[in-house]
Amino acid sequence: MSRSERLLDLIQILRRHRRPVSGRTLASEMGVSIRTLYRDIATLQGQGASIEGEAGLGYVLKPGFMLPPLMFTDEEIEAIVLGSRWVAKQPDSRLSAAATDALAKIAAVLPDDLREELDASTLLVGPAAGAVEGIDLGLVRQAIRNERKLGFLYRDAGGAASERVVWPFALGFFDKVRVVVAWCETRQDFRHFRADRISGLNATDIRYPRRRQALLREWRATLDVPRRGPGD
Amino acid sequence: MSRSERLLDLIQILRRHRRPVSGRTLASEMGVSIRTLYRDIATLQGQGASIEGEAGLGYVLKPGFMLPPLMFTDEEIEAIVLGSRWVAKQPDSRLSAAATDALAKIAAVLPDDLREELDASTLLVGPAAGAVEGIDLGLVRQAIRNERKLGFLYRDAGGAASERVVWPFALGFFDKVRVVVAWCETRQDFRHFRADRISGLNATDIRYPRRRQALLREWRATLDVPRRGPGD
DNA sequence: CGGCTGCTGCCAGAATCTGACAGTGGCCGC
DNA sequence: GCGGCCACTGTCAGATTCTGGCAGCAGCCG
Repeated sequence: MSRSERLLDLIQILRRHRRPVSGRTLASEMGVSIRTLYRDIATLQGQGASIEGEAGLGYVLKPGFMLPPLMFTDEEIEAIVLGSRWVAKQPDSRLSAAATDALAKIAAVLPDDLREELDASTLLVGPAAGAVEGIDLGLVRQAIRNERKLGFLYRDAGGAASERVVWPFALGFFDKVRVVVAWCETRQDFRHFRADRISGLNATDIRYPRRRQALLREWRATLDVPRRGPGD
Repeated sequence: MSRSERLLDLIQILRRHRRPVSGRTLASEMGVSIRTLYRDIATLQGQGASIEGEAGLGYVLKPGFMLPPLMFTDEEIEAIVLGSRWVAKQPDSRLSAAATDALAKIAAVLPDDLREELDASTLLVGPAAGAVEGIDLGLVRQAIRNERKLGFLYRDAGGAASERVVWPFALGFFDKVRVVVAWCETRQDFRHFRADRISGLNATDIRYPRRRQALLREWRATLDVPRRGPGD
């Protein structure tokens, strides 16, 4: 196994362990000596991976994705840049900041001439369409990622308000509105909630008893239209 | 210089030469032997770079971007995936295919558990908003990239039609419409053209006499609102 | 204090990379 | 066909890099 492959493996092993792992454990799992492991960690850190080591504890990888070297065509990079710019315009401030950061990260590693081409890229997106949400969509995304229950007050189309406790598992981005897709404990069914009609958001620490992927699958099955793939 | 750095350098050198370059030239430019160069090329090809060699001619790199290993946070990758999904829904079929391909490329190099996470990613985009354009936006993007003149018939808001020859330099994606931003030869000024009002598109081979970046800068300067950065 | 751990310098042996040479086959102009 | 140019492969000794073991320092905790 080449060194570069081993480095990617190391990232994966670190990903699997959420708690701190000692260098010795990692080394034996990869079949190398501790000394080499320290060198590998240093190399990864030099490449931008956020691995933290603390004496007496072990190593932790901050949550994230490590992409190996990758080749994109002109059109593919245009698509990614355009998409990220669109996301950057969305009302979800955390996500839009992340989109900006991601583009900056890509630009940072590019040679000058390519960076210019990226900056001068000629696909533009219009200003964000809709009104600003009253709630923090970042909290919703966090609840989805961590499979936590969400409580809030919902005002439906007729104006009637109701208290809800839901298991959120997806977030839809439409032209004007953001929609939280969830299993509603109150109604015992899948429900969609327009973000602009949600108030008094309460992000709990209570894990809901299902896997988010499973909920997503079931929800899709309830839709009339046949669905081709993820994200449709 | 480490081997991996040298490989990135090789990509850059290949990028600079648009015409085929012989292996010997490349080798001397990098200060290595021809044998090593062949080995490097083989390694790059193994990593997915589309380098083509032909006996009697030399090597050419198909236009594209090579990204070095890169680390993204969870939110950054969510932003990129969401953005690409949005692009994939746009009416521009070439670009939307490119977005799909880019996601597939990323998914292909990810370990299984991460690929699942990506597939089950819970940020969804609604169906494409507007009507289908009658023209091939791919041709417009190509004309922009290559700085070529574009001819077409334009029907303005009042219904009046006119023949135009323009220097296109940007393409705007708005809620419902795509807008071509260009210097209009006919009117001798910057003009915006809604894609759905363009017909009889004629992509010429005639290069226009200005740089697209410069046009973009001048156009931005003519706008009232102060602009913060690229893509705004 | 002792035990555990991260982290660095050093050095000999293992593994890999490199350069040179030889050879094959394709393409092109003469 | 012939010769020149070039991409590409196999082989092998020497240069280079990587690796593992050892020693040592520093921080944290019971």
